[in-house]
Amino acid sequence: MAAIDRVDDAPPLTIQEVSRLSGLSEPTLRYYERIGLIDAVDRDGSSGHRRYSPAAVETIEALACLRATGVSVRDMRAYLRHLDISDATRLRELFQCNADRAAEEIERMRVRTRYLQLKADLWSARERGDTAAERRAITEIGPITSEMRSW
Amino acid sequence: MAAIDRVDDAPPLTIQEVSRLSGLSEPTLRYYERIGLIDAVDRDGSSGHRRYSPAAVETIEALACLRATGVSVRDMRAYLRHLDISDATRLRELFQCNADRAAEEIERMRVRTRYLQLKADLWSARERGDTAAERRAITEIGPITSEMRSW
DNA sequence: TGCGGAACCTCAAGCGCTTCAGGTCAACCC
DNA sequence: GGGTTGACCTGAAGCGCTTGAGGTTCCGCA
Repeated sequence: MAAIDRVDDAPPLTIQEVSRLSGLSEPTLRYYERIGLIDAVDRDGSSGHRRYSPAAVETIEALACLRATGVSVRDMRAYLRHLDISDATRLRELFQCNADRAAEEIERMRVRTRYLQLKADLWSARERGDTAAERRAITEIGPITSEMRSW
Repeated sequence: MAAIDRVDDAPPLTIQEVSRLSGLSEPTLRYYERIGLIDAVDRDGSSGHRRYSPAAVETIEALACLRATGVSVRDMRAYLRHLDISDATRLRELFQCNADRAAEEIERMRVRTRYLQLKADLWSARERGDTAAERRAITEIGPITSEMRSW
């Protein structure tokens, strides 16, 4: 297949290139290698610098997507393990469970953002000496803090 | 004032009570004290256990709101400092800047959640052997991963 | 061919917590 | 009065990175 040939023929990439491609920082890439989340990366013979094979890059990009969505390192390990044995049920559960978690987090973030905006408004009102706006902000903040408290 | 009297008369609270009230874990409360974010808490004479004064609780609840919104410890320190000198401009800037950051984060979270949901759908389709649904999920994931990559 | 700057390396420490181990203290039960 | 339970204590280690120090290697250009 043409697509596979292209991957096989592609040259190995430097850590900087993989970092830009995946969105993971260079220290993070070294860290993932150190903790064994990804296999030891090939090195350039003379310099000892890392050279990432196309296959390694592919794995890293998948992990980067997971990390960006707040998946834990433990779950990333589980992902790689179940990928190997192609365990569809486990993988579905893993993604569904993380999708649900992320959805809840968005709800919480929305309330938090509203809180911060009202606090900004409050101090803006105080700055301008606008006591009416100040009072309005204060009455709106109350129910939000109690909502945040119940998490 | 009645409200102030009520606060002054209120009994000191245990670490468990403050934890439940603020949403901060007990280790976090001890940690904040250790790093000097909050002042050393009063202790019970005989047991040496922490007893939080109403004033301390009030500060902690404010910090808990900030933390829940993703404000850094550094900014929490700035908040307390500027509160002391009542620096409205600095406080407005601090909250506005964090509100903007939080709003951006929500946008990113939305894309991430979509990604995870599609991955769950993908493996669900594979589980059922539904190759049509599988292909649909794959084509939808492509643009999302490239969107995530640009962060 | 030598030079300056960018890219890379490792190792160690820091951050903001959480978790764990090992022990004290107060209150209730039989 | 001994035993259990639960809340609390301290100190140390772990997690998932980031930051920084100090040193090597690569690369384009004069």
